[in-house]
Amino acid sequence: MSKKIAKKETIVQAAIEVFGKNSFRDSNISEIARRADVAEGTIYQYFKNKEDLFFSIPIEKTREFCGGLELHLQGIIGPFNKIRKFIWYYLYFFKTNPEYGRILMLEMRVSRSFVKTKTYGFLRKSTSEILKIIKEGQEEGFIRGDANPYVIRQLALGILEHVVTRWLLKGEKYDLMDSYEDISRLVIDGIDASKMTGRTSESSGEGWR
Amino acid sequence: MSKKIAKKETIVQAAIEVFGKNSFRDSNISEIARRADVAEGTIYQYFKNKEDLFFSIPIEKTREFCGGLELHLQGIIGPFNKIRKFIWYYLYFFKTNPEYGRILMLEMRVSRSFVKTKTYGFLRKSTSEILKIIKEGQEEGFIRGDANPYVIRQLALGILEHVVTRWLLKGEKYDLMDSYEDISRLVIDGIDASKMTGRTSESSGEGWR
Amino acid sequence: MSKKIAKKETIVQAAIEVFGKNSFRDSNISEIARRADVAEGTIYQYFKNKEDLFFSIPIEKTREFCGGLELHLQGIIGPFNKIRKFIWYYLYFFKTNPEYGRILMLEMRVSRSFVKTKTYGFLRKSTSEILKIIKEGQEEGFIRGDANPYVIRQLALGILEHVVTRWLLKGEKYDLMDSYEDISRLVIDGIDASKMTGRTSESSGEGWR
Amino acid sequence: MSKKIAKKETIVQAAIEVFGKNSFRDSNISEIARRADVAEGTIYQYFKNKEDLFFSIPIEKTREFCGGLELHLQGIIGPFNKIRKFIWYYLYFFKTNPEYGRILMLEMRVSRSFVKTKTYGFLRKSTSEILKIIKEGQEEGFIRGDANPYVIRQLALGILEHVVTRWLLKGEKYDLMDSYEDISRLVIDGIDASKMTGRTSESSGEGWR
DNA sequence: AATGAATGAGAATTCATTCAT
DNA sequence: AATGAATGAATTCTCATTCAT
Repeated sequence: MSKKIAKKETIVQAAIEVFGKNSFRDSNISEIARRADVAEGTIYQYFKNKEDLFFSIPIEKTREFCGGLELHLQGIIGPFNKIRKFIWYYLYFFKTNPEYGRILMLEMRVSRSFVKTKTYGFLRKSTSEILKIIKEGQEEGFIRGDANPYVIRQLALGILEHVVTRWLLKGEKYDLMDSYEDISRLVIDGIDASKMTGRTSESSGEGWR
Repeated sequence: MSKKIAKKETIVQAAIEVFGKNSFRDSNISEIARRADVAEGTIYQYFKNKEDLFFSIPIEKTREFCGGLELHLQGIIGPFNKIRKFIWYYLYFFKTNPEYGRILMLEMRVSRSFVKTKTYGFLRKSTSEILKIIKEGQEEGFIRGDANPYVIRQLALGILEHVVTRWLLKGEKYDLMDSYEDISRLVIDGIDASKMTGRTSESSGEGWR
Repeated sequence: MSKKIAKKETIVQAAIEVFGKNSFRDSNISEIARRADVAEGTIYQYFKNKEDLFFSIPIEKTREFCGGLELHLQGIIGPFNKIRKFIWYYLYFFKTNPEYGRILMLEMRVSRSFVKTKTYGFLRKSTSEILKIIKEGQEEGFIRGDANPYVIRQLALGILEHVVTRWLLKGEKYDLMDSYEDISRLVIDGIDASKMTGRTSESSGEGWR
Repeated sequence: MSKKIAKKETIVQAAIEVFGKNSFRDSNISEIARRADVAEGTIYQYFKNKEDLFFSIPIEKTREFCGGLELHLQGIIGPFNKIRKFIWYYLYFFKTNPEYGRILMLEMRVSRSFVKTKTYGFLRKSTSEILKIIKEGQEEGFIRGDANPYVIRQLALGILEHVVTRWLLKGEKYDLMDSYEDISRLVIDGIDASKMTGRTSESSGEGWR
């Protein structure tokens, strides 16, 4: 039973490597099979077709992401520290999984068919952790309560997606972690209840839209 | 003669529509031919192959871009006004040419083979107008003279590419022109000779690049 | 009128160059048109189609061959000298027209459709000169009268075709004229009435078959 | 396993039939597939492309040739008998494989690209049997030792290629085996140690080579 | 469950030939 | 008579998917 799951994971891992290197169309099942060290037909035992395999990648990886995040958040106290950790972990995850980054950011998010899949909804839900942190922060009075927590999440994730996408488009030539400090400051400045006065739209990073 | 040029443009226009909708590989010559209302073979009278047609899109569109820009800059006095106009026109151009935007920003800029083509060099040269404006501004003392004009151009174009790419990735759901004011302020604040004191690299958002 | 003939000849000349370089299928009308400095459509004013142009090459060249041969035979007395001259001229003609050689020997003679054309018959008739020489020689008693003059012609032409074909297949790396002496001796020994006694099949060149 | 080999052979056999009828360019994969009773795609499971299939014909056939030769040479004693048998078998092989003859003699030997292939080298090596016979004959004193065995092989094979090519160009209208006696005599006379005196290069037909 | 041989639809490209100018 | 743009049939090759073993 666990053997079956292991084989499925092997195939997905091979798929990540191959789809991360080329576009969906330029990737082929035969190479994935070769890398996974299974026969081509075997892939069709586990996945309905090429697209099914492709869209199952985020499901596997999101599981991995959530698992790692939980571990990294353990023992951390205070919403700002948690948010910093979240940002750090997000960047770290894509730094160490650039193929998946390319698949998710450059392929799926542009593809029209992706938005229609269940995977898309699943992905949204997977970021509930940060929502929980924000809500707690608001309850404890650290995070400004006049902002919709969903909008805050969107802001934070928007910036992160942005930075990762840019890094990938630029060929991963610089260190993705370099952005960590700037993003953290930007996000926390934007939600810190104690800094609520005197802010103008100018410094809010709107230009980055 | 002009008929031939007209037909070539028809084909390129059809190619923009098709390549803008799908990726290079997913687009097919037969659909381009159908849209251009010519036989498949006709395309090969004007273009060496599929890639040649693909890479000739920026050449045609850049010509269009430069022509329009020239018209829009006429009668405008002062480097800052000119730069504002340039930014406005850049956004306007991609707002009205989103398919081309997708081709240029999401396909070509990611493709390794594109960097090797002549088209890539041609594209770089096409932005000489803004360079001229910057140099004039520096000579007249409006733009800070301690900065390399090429770096300034790169900064401005970097932000613009950024914003357009983001807009496209987000599915063109908001108005691209909304960013106009923010970008203009950001760019002009960064190069205004009269604001030279007190700025630090931290607040200039360099961390994003 | 003569202008029209001149243009037709120009096209045929270009066709020889092109068909001589590549096979029938690998040669294309557009290159022939380019070489002849006419439009592609023009070729179809003079020839029904590609095959028609191809098969008209021997007609033109045979005319040239016959004209040259006549000139070279003038003033020569005696059947052996005439035959020697014929052999010399045959070799000389293909040495100076290797593209045509390739067309005739390596393309047409192998093609099944060629045998059915009128050109094939025309070619056979074009060698009537040598037949005339043989018959005269027999009447004058120089050439052995017990042999069928048609067979003699076939023998001589067979050897010549053979030698030229071999030379072409070997890439024209040696001088075709080197064979002249050997062929002449072989042919004339074979038909000389004064050498009729003591011949055996062994020395008659059967081995060359 | 043996099934796979069988199918490959079926395809090669179909390829021989088709390539033997038309030139490389005029032959098409679809006809080969039809004759082999497989789908077009299947051919590409066994061969990289059309050219690969084409050039693999001599490899298969040479194997067949060598196998048959070995069988026919068994039990024969003395170099002259062996050489006679080799000549007989060579003619017999092409008599019974005229399509292959046309492919090898009329297509490949003329093609420049063929000389560069590995197949060409393989073909050369496949005639090592006759070389062995010659060397043995020289050691035993039957074959004149003053001649380079490689040159002797080249002479023999040159004549054989010659005769087969001629037969094919003439449309296989006579029996190829008719040449057997003449060639045997010619070759053996040329290398017989006991006939070493009195021979001149003139009578050896060297002029033809 | 696993295999991998077989399939065949699909796509790019070439080029002889036509025909309106 | 000459042109050359337009055509579209034909051909090679790829690869996701199936299915008998």
